[in-house]
Amino acid sequence: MSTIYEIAKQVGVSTATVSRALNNKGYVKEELKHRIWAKAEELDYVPNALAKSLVNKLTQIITLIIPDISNPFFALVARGVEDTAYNYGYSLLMCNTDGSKVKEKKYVAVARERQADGIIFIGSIMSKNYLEELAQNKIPIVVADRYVDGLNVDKVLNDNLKGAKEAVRHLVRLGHQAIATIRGPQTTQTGLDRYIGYEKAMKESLLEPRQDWVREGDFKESTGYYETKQLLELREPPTAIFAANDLMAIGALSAIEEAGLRVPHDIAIVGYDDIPLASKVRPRLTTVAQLKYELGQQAAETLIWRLNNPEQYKRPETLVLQPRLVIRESSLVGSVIDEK
Amino acid sequence: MSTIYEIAKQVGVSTATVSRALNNKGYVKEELKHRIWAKAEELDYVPNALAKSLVNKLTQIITLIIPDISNPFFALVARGVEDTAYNYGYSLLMCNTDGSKVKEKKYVAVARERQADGIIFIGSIMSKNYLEELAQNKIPIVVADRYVDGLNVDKVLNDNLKGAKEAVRHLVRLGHQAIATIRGPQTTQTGLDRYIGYEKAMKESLLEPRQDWVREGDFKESTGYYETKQLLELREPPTAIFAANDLMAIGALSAIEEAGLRVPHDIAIVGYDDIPLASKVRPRLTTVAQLKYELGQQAAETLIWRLNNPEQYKRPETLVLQPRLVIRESSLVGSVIDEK
DNA sequence: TTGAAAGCGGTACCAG
DNA sequence: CTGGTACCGCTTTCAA
Repeated sequence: MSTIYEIAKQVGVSTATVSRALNNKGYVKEELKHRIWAKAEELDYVPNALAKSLVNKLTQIITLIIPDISNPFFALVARGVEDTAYNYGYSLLMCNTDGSKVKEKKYVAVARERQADGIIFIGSIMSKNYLEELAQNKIPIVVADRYVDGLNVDKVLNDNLKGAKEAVRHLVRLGHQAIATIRGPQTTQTGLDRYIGYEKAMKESLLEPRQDWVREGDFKESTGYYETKQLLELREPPTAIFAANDLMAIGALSAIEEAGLRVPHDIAIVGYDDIPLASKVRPRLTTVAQLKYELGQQAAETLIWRLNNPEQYKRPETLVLQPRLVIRESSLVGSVIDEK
Repeated sequence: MSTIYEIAKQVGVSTATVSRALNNKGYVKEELKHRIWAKAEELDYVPNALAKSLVNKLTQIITLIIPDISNPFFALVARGVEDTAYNYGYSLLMCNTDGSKVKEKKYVAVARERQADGIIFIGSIMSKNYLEELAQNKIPIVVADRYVDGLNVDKVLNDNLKGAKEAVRHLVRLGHQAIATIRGPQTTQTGLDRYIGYEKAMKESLLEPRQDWVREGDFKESTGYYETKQLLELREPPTAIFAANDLMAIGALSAIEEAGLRVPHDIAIVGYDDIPLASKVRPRLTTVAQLKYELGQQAAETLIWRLNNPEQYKRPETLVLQPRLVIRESSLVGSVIDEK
């Protein structure tokens, strides 16, 4: 592995000059510059980023901490982050936590040891204090896709409340009044927001959500199936169901089919997330699409911007991405509408 | 950011002693050790991995170069790599190339500049010379999921030939004789191997594959659909189709359904890959499952092993993972068999 | 324009 | 057991 020193020796100049020539920085006589470049080429010189970083205090490394890259949602986010990072000359350190706080903390430590310039964090440690302390004193961080009340840290979010509202309004526009929901765990911010969105949309349409139309889910397909069965057995079953995610919506589809009813003729279904499967099932699922790639992209942009503007930190950035309703067959009789 | 020097000063010892204490290496009086540890804690000392690496010549970084993390196949591979890396104390640098040779080369350069200890490579630059030169003189590399004839580099592969054979043999066992295939592009090793597997299995069963039962595909669903239509219009349509991947198999499913025929009663279908969708479509798809997570895991294990045994490089490792036939409804009338 | 030299944060060898 | 010090590869004053 040849070094700047080796080049200096062979060309007969100092390392200082070689450094300047190689980085095209400061004064070096044109002719000498070319000789240095040629020698670097000849020796297959590869600059040592570690040594550079040690003096610059900058590694151009971003650490991405996510629950699980094999989840398509995070994979797309990651792709958005990486593409953006790459465009700005940053490299990405990937960390999968499975939502374990222990691993999250370990990876934060790794990021700090490796002198990463910053962290993009999608985690479960959502203590306001921990995150603010990190951002202010340890390492720049942008929180993505996770809402924490009053959190004073750069963040990029999806507007789940808005998305849920859109979904329900869509059903209302189709004439539905008896709209049930299979909500997510109310211990998660996502579950909570989507439920509040449902409630608000109902109220604004002067529809009182009946208690037995609000079912407790856990984001799993089997639960969507089971809860829908329950809904169908009610004396007054709903004519539409808003499920807090696509998997539960797909479970609902099976339950309805099994009961000999038809979607959307007898019951309309709307999901959330727009996972790949949503456009594959029959009937195709109407759902709320999140900007996943863009989430990653914006998180990276925000972080990199922050790295160049650390001084303005008093006012952290908050970016809220708007979801998009994708109308397909599960809510619309007849024609297939799919903007995808 | 406190340093070893800061600790040394405050405790009143030399940096050498602090270093030894912190790494629990060499002799340091117990009591002193504890004082040093306490001070490190107090100062929120974080070791600088860059400085360490600069002297050790080891970064404990693995660079993963893949086409696209948002493709579920690679996402699982990546997860396997990361988990293993993590267990051994390595960090993962993630690089998405989209199969672009230019990006592949750029990322190899990045890996070298950042002094990554090694590379796990799933790429399209498959020149034997390039890879061997890299592995021998520049940076340890293990090639994953890509076959190159006679390549003298550590590698981990999926046995596509074997998988395709299994698929066809399975159809033969069910009594099929008229077995068509929609193969992948014969310019890709994967497409080639799976086709050869088909051919071999046919020949070993003394079935001559008729030329019009061999269709040219490109791994896309729409192509599977289209080519199946063609197959159905033959004077002697096949009674079974082996598609070189699941997407094409799913396209085939639609075409058959549309033609008013039933799977598997009229025509049996077998795919390849076992993508998540395979178990969701109706009828559920019989397919050949690849060990994706394990592929990543083994690639990482191999690389890390190699880093500790560079001297034995004359004989590179080759690991071939065995695919597994997952029998579902699309090939089996009646009972639902799904080992998943 | 160029070079000498001081560091960046640690490690490790050699003395003591 | 502990300290002095050279060095890892590169950047950046400061002088010349």
